[in-house]
Amino acid sequence: MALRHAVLAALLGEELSGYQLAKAFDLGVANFWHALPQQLYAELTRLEHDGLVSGREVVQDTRPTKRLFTVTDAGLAELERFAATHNKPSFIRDDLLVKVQAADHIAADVLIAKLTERAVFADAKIDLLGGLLRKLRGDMSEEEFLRYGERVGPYLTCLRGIAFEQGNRDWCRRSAAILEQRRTAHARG
Amino acid sequence: MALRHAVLAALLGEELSGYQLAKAFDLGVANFWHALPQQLYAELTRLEHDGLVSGREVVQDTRPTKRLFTVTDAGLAELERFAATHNKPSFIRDDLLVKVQAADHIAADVLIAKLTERAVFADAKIDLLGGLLRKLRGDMSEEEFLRYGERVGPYLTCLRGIAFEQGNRDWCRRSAAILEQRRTAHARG
DNA sequence: GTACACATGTAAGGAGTTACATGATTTG
DNA sequence: CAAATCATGTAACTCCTTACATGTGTAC
Repeated sequence: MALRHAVLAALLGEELSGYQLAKAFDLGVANFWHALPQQLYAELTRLEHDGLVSGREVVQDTRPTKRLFTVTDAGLAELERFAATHNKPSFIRDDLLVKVQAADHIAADVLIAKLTERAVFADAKIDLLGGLLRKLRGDMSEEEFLRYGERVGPYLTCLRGIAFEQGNRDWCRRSAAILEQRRTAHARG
Repeated sequence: MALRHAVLAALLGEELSGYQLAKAFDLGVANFWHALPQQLYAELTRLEHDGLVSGREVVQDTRPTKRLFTVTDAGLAELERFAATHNKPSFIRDDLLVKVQAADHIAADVLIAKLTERAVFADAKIDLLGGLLRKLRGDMSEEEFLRYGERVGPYLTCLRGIAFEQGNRDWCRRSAAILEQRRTAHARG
């Protein structure tokens, strides 16, 4: 039951619908957790049932009726309790790494293409998250924001997301270059 | 069914038992995938049934009988096919990040402790993986190994694992320092 | 003689993914 | 007029985790 805490954390300080939450979990919030819309709708229902969030219906004229959720005091207490529990180490689980692990036994060109593709994707995400950072800190400098700003939590997780993607990108580019070099050497030798 | 490909990739170029594989997936191989022993035993049975690996019994006198597995030609073909499939983007899923996301609403000392703990863990893992790298490249330099060495696949995934843990460690230390600074300022002001 | 390493699983339950379902409105 | 956005779900299935089960040999 870790998704519940991710949802609670994402919902802190703002009032969001399942749909908005789903967008956040797809793009931005995916820095600290990833989940599909179906999971979120189900989890929100459960959280409301358990009294950890409370939802209110908002009828709109041009759009379908939506439900906006906020974290309750009980929800905040649950997060506080969760924060003190033991962390599971975070493992990477990545298709692309599996493919690279097999690099000595499969076609290099396919791998190089996948690595390049991922590097491009990483760059796009870095840009996206960079925009999110700027939005979070407003007209403050990063140093100033980290000292005095409100909502440093989302800022810090966003920084981790960016660093992660930079790591991805750099590793992808380097690995692609190495495989390319070896392929060329092999073709010659 | 991504675990199957992870198992196939881990098994390439060596003959391992379920037990040995489980150790690898727990510590070293966890750079590119993570799985528990029970999953691996079950997956190996399925892979053997599907003809992607073949196992042979080895009776030992002082130890229980074990089964050693190798990847078959069909298994290699399956990996080759897999390599060409679309990558899912790799998302972080991390308890600790969820906790930091909530940083503005929960007790700082608990978070700082968790971040410090994780940084120490990351350092230990960096050491471990560093040893693995040295073992893989033998007496070659890194540059030499990456050009001419055999089994660059595992080396590259190990490099990613190290960079990931370095990213974790640096972010944990920095985040802890920031939260500490804010806590102190808050106590004073 | 207690704990750890070797060695392999079963069973139950919780979490995540894929596919399907509906329907109005706005943007290109 | 096709595609994307808003808005919320159900159902089936696969995958992962937690708990349990068993037994010998070796190291401290």
